Amino acid sequence: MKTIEEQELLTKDECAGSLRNIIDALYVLNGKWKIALILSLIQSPKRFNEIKKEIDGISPKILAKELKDLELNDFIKRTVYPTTPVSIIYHATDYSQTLKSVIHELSTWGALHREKVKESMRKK
Amino acid sequence: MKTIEEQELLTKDECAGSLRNIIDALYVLNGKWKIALILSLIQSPKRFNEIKKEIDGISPKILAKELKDLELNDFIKRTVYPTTPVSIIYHATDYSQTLKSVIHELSTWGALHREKVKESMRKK
DNA sequence: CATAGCAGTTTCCTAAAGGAAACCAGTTAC
DNA sequence: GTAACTGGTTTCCTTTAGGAAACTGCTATG
Repeated sequence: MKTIEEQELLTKDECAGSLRNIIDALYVLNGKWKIALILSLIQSPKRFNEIKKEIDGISPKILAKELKDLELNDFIKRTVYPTTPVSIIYHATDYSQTLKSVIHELSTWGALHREKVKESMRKK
Repeated sequence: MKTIEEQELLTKDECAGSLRNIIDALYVLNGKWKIALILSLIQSPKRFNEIKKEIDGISPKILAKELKDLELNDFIKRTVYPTTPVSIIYHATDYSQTLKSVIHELSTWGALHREKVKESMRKK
């Protein structure tokens, strides 16, 4: 590595690094439902059918798959409470909390973008 | 009982708003290459084959498709300069710049996440 | 004239994402 | 007994994403 004048070389290296980071980030956050599910469970822990009701349009198959995936990646935890009958509660882990600023920026930008799309539709 | 359902629906405005925003944002940023391409063109304007060389592994078909898509959504501009032979330069628009904080947060989180994955692999 | 580069397009293909509907075992309320 | 709820699974299907390889028309260079 050439680390002689790193302050001046920021853009190029930063860019390559950012690119890797972003690809890695999107790899675990991809798909239509992941961020929505994390957001929902950050808001409050829920059971399977509660999530299904809240996240409009998700099928049980997809929900089960996504929950497994999120649990594998340590974003959520599935806990079985030995009530009769058992209650199964999904909740966001601390690690999910590290996504808050990403979610916030994405949400802010999403709002901006929607406004822009509306605007450009008005013009046409 | 089915009468409880209706009360539930009203209490989650914040979440629903964020959710919509995020879905809208991801709708235009989805796929394996979009953010990488925007980042590359924010760094500097480039021609087709320059991008192809920089973004490792992208095929010309996909690159052409993604560039069209990004242009439609006003993230980049395709300009033809009447040199001989013509030069075709793609560059990021001002609108791409509005994505900077999203890209920054995503990149920061991606780096954190990679560290975490390494960490958990060491433990196993 | 042959070769190489530019900016893609075309064809063919696989894999993954996502959805609809039915089904299941266990429990509980009527 | 039967209907409903819980937390899913299974099957079948369509759509989309993405990739490999070949090809195109054009121009410039040796």
